[in-house]
Amino acid sequence: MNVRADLAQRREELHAVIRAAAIAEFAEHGLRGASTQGIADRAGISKTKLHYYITSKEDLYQEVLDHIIGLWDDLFHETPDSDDPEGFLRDYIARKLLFSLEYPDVSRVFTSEVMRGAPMLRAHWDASRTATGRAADRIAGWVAAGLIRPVDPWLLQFNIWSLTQAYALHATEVRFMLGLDDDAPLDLDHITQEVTQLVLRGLRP
Amino acid sequence: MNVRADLAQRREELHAVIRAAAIAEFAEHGLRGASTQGIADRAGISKTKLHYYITSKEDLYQEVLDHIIGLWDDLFHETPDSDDPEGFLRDYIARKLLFSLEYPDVSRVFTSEVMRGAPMLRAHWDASRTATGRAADRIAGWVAAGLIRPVDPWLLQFNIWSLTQAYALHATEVRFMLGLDDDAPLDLDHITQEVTQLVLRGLRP
Amino acid sequence: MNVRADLAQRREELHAVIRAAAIAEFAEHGLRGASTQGIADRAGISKTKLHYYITSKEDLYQEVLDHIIGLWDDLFHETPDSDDPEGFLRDYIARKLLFSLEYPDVSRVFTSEVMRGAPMLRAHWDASRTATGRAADRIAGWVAAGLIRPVDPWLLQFNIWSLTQAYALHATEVRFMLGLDDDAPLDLDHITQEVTQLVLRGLRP
Amino acid sequence: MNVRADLAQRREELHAVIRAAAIAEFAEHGLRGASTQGIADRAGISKTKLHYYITSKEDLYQEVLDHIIGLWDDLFHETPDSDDPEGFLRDYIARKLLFSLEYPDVSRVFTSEVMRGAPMLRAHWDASRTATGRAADRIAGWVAAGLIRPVDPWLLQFNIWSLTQAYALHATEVRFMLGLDDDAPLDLDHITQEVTQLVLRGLRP
DNA sequence: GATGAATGAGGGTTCATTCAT
DNA sequence: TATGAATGAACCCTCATTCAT
Repeated sequence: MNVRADLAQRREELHAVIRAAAIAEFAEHGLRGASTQGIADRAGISKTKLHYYITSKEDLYQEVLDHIIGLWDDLFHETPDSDDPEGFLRDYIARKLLFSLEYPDVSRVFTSEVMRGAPMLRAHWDASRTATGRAADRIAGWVAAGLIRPVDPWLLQFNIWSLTQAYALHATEVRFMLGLDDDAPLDLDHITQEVTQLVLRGLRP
Repeated sequence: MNVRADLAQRREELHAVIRAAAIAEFAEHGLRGASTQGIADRAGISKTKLHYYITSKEDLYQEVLDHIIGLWDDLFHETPDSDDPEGFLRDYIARKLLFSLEYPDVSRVFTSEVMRGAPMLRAHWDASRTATGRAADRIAGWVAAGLIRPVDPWLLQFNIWSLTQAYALHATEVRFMLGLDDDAPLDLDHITQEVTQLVLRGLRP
Repeated sequence: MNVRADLAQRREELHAVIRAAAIAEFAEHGLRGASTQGIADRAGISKTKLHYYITSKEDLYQEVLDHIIGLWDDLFHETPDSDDPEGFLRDYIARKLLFSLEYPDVSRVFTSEVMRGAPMLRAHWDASRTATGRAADRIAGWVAAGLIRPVDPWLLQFNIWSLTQAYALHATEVRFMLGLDDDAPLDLDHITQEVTQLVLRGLRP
Repeated sequence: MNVRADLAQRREELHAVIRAAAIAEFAEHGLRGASTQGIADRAGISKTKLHYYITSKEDLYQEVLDHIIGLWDDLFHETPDSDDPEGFLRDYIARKLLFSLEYPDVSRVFTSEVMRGAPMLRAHWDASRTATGRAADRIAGWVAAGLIRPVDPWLLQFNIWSLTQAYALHATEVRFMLGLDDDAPLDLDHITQEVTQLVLRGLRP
């Protein structure tokens, strides 16, 4: 009875493994530099088997991109509309950093795509712009209410993105500078504290 | 007499053209994704001719990396030792942003290399760490002198790097969100103002 | 009791479907260009299922070839020995053309095999040559009896074959030249009339 | 001075060799069944070298098709407008057969393309139809003048095409039936004689 | 009997690089 | 110095076929 279910689940699991492998490979080498052999190796399967489960490298890449967008949407869809900037920003920054340090390759794939002009991201960006616009309105509301000093609501968001993603993109550099091993974990709490303080104090009226 | 000089100069010029082409190609596709054909096309020469002037793709990439490090060294080597945090930071941020918006591909190549684990950057990083450590000491001095609030001097530097480079890495995204054309210039002064304010106010004692 | 019979019949039916699909695929692309996926699609079954019923692509091809030979044998085995050239030829040409227009793919597969040197047809050709020789004798008899003008009995047969099969092989071209749709039927009667006249008059003593 | 000319000539020669190899391979296996390895082998060069000279297998195929059309155009462009059916047809049939026996693979490639629906021939066929229409008019003129018996001018042309090309398409079969070796030459004069007689007598008023 | 999964060989093509002139 | 020709390795992907259930 659940033979079918088992099969479906297995397929799903393998697909997840492949996706993870693809994210790692794309994060390191970008779309063009990534090889299906490399993805297969990371997934622990043969190249032929990989191609049995995917349509093409580009399709897999697009799927990864969609998956990333989905992850980020999930992560911030439930954000409560708040008139408490401090609480909201603390939460937002903490989440972003947590995710960045947990899944740095996700940010890397995204940035890699943006750096080449984001040809496969445009479809998603219309929705992103709308969401970012709504957030900008909220920030403008805070400014109007005197809760934070006057800032450009769009640039503030870009700045927070950059502060939180940088520890994913440049993790290797950060580790090196701090004298850590290449696989040592970064101190999430400390980073969160420092970034949060910079932003919150930087916005004081 | 100056035939030799002319030749040398011409060679130098072509080399600069090739380097610029390489930076653009590497910025878009990374080391592995970049093609010598793509570099040749951007340089306006044949692939054969390109290979006459370079040793290999990897060598050219290493040279580009060295060049980038040199550029950044030049940019900040003359920074005066200062006990005026605000003045220093204003200048530092402005320079970083100016360079980022002027030569975004440089930051992209650098980040791309870091994202793949920076295997060809380690040689330079010992010196970078030393310089960053000296800067950290200066920042610590500011803290000790009560000129700025207590911060982690290393993370502060990472944060400033991220804020200033983000507009290079994610220029495409920023333009899209702001409704600008893909080749429209970003508003350097406005960005500088916003980033500077965030940092300076964020550091107030 | 007739469960077995049903199964056998079902198997036979499916086999006929597969054969028809194979003929269509081989007619379009030849042995090497044909894909088992294409055959499976035409048969409306999965590739795996197809391979469950056949031994290999080559074997299926050989079987198709045997089937074709069998069809033609059936078609002309009962031809009565006749001393009436006109009657005989009218009947022969009409049958050939009828079959060609009805099952053009059969002629195409055959010609395709001949064009590649007929490696899998040689086994049959000994018998064919014998039959063709007997027919040549009959034709020679007509010549000797003054019923038709002197002709090479072998070439006459080749010529008739070519005239009748051409409307199968080149149906697409004929349709295009006549301004017909790609799937419009050709005018069998008219073609039969024209070909028959050309041959009969061409043989008048 | 003629270094360039030599290079160009060499290139031209190699291209001719490649085209001949391609015609042979396509004649035997069709577009889909042909392999670039097979073409390279026939041309006596490596597969890599082949791909240095061609754009793609499909492009090479299209070029071969264009070449074939060009050959046939050349062959019959200078045909004089004549009110002497016999002279004209003798010449036409003789030329067609000469070409067919000399370059049978050309006819095979053409027929192979037609058999798969002629997707890459349609562009040429508009011109072909026009030419065939003009020839049909001429034939109709002969009929009107009482020089030949009433026939369908289009079908007459198809029939002549089939009679002349058949010895190219089915050369293997013909040789086998006649007891000739696979590489023995066919008796051009005899075939020409037989075909010509069949047609001329078949058209007598 | 039937089906999804798997695979080794080979498909066409591109690549960075070297050769030859 | 400069260029067309050449090449071996690698690329992404498809193929006919077999396995496992």
